Formats: sequence, structure tokens, C-alpha cells
Amino acid sequence: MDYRTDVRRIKALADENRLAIMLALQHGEKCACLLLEELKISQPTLSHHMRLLRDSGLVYGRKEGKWMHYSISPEGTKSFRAMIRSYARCDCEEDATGTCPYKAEDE
Amino acid sequence: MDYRTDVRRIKALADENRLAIMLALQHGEKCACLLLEELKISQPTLSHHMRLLRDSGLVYGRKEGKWMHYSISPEGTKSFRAMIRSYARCDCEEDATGTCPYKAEDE
DNA sequence: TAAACATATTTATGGATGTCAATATGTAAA
DNA sequence: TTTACATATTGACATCCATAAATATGTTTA
Repeated sequence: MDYRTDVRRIKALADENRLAIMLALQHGEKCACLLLEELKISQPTLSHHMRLLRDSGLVYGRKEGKWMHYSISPEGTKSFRAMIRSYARCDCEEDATGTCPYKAEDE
Repeated sequence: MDYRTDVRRIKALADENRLAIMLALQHGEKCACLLLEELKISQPTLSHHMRLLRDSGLVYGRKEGKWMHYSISPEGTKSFRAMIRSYARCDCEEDATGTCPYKAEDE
């Protein structure tokens, strides 16, 4: 099997600054200039991190004039969690599927 | 905030061979010698990967004579998924908590 | 148009990481 | 106690990655 894509997505989250960015975006869209103020990194470094997060599908980017607005991608984070769950699990764990009539898809 | 621990845990999964190991252990405990046959890596390299997986809490190790038996840690993978969920999410996502009377804790 | 501003890209560099050969440690069998 | 075997550790090396300075691209304003 080929795990390259999954590894690249996981690596997108395997960095202190990118974790901080994910938390910073959790309550809604933010401009790059705002993120630049919160994190103590240079502008090229932030741009680099945002490209990795966008390429992984976790974050969405919207250009408005000369400003870039970033936000969490609900679909991206959902499929990311599902991907993680496919590796970080074992048969001995009880699976919620079927036990909940409403929504067990994401467990 | 300090993300070092979380980054180290995420990095434990950010490798092709370690993803393959997690899948190989998904159906139950396996000896190191068995893993060595399935993966195309040297013995020192496997030992290195197993140490990272054990340090992250995802995998449990049990020594029996001269053999090492590895297995998925249900608690480790569960807390890992919870940790991932704290970063890979956004407020706009509907939270299953409360909608399912049985078990919504893990999503 | 030119100037100012926001972000992206290029380039270089130091540090982290995966890999394996050689070796060490520990255990079981002869 | 030897010998054989399974796994861990050490050391060296190549590659990957985070970082920032310099520069480029694109946008708005004067």
C-alpha cells in the first residue's frame, strides 16, 4: 500500500506553529496579517505553513483584494479525523457504529 | 501554550512505516520478528520505529523471553484521537454531543 | 503612472529524522 | 559455560524540514 498522501496530511499537523494556527482559526476566519501578529514568526514562514495546511485540505483560503483570509475546512478536518481513526484504532475497541441511531459515522 | 508533547505524538504517526505497523497490529498483538517480515526494513530500523510508537502511547510492548510482543493501546489511540479532534475541528461543525443518548464522546 | 502595502516564492542554512552497519544486551538452548 | 538467537543501542550518513533574508507578484491608493 502507499501511505504517502496520508503521511503528508499528518505531517501538516505535526508542527507547533501549525497547531497554534489551527486553534487560532477554530472560532472563525482570520486574515493572514492577524495570524502574523499572534504567532511570533516571520511573514515567509507563515506563508509556508499556510500552504502546507491548505495543501492538506485542513484549511481553506480566500483572497479578498490584497488580503488572504484563512478558515478551517469542515470537510477537510472531518476526513482528516476519519483518516486518523483508520490508523489509531484496534479491533478490541468497541465501535459505536450501530449503537447510535443518529450519527455514529465519525467514531 | 506549549504544543511540544502533542507535536511529538503526531510525529509518531507521521511516517509510512509506522502507519503500516499500526495497520499490522490492528487485529491483535504481533511479535517484532513478524513485523520485521512484513515490512521491508532492517531490524534496527524497526526497533527505532517501535520505540517512537511506544513513547507516544499508541502501542504497548510486552516482553516474553527473548521476544517482544507489540499491540495497539486502546487508551492510547483513544486519547490520540481526542487530541487530534481538539485541533482538527471548527466551531461551525455540528457537535454530536447531546444528540446521541448512547455515546457521542468520541466525535 | 508611481508608491505603498499584503502575501507568495526563492534561496540558503541549521537542525531534526529515517536508515542501516556494527555492536551491545539479554535470553534460551546445547 | 558456550553457542545461538531476538531485540536494543550506537554511530554515521543522507534526506527532509522549519526558518528567515531577499526578492517577486499582485493589489490598492495617490
